[in-house]
Amino acid sequence: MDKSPLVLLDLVSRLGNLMRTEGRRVGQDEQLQSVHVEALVYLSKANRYSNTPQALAEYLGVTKGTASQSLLLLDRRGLIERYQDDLDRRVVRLRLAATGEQFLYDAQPQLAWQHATRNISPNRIRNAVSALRETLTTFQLDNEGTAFGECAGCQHFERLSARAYRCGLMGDRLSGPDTRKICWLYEEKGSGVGEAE
Amino acid sequence: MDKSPLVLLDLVSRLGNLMRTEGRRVGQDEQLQSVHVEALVYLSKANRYSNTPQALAEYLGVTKGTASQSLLLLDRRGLIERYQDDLDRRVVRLRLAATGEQFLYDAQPQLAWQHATRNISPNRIRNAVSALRETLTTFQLDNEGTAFGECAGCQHFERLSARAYRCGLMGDRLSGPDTRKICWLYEEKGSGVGEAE
DNA sequence: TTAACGTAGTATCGAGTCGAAACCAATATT
DNA sequence: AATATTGGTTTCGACTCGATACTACGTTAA
Repeated sequence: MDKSPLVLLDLVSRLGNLMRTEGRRVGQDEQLQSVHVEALVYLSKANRYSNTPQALAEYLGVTKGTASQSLLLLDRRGLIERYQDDLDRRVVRLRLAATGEQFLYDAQPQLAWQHATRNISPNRIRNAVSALRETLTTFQLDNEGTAFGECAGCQHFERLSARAYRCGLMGDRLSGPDTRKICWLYEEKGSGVGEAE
Repeated sequence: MDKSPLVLLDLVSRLGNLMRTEGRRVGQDEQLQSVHVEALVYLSKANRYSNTPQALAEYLGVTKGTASQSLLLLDRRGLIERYQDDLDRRVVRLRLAATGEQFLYDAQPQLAWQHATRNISPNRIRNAVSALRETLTTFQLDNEGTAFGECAGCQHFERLSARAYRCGLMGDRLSGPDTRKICWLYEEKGSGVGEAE
């Protein structure tokens, strides 16, 4: 029996823990915990469908109650803004406040990681990314989790012309930068989920 | 600029979070949090030099105070045993109690991960392991962290004969199984740290 | 058009994490 | 013998986190 999957698990867990510690470290000037930093990073990358408490909770793997708590704190600290969606007034939309943008710019939460990977060739990194991505997708499928991903690779993505795109699920036009943010409605092309015939 | 390192970071963080959630899930019958499960898994793998609160704290990336708290709880629940080292009476040694062994056996904390990686070829896994291991080592060097590792690959490891081994740092004889547990005194062969001449 | 149900988010509670700092006891250093 | 240093514990306060209950808005079906 090959036990290298378990070794991989160990590495992922340890690196995950270290990154959590690192998150705490970079946030300590602003009195933030790592989960707050992760939330800010998420909001800086989330597309227009995914900037809600719900999506954030899914992403972080916590309950909506917990996410609500963290958002409350980030709001108190002035790092994010919350506003109501005008189509569905139950929905709360989130956005980084200027202070939040500034914080991410100053604190550079990913710097330590970039340092730590500096000697690894792009090729090896891409291989690792591909293996971990597949692990993540499989895990999500096993557990009814939400996948998150960018438009490229999503089965709802439609290219209208050279520079015009569209989300087939929501029916909206998308700009180029839009398509490179992450989305919680993402569904892997050819994964079979939700495909009618 | 290549941003795949950041994608890798994202994957590691998300998988780390998911594994934390998974840890909470498998522990809920016994009222354990994920960090407790991680501690038990660690103790099941730690060698004779590494079964102390200190080493555990290093491994989990928390302060010794925090680790002490978690160990108190595990002790109350009867999952571990604590006893004094008779050479240095400040040192507390830890060991899984029978209940703890049984818990790991029943709960199978790694099962979900093994499932999630089932379709990934051993070769791709080994590649990912190597990339992440290097990341971890580099990160540790950057931050004066402790590396942890098995005898094979450690610069203190000495092979006396076909089946007899020895740790050059501690001066002890080691059995075969001993050499396959993880050790916080581990130092990468040829990393240069601590080599006098 | 209501009534029943579902969904997005908030509030509250209790157990536990977590870092910081103070503390204690045993060992090292001088 | 006096003084550090080290391994662990204790205490404190802010926060996480799941569970549960709750509010408000939307959707569905009678």
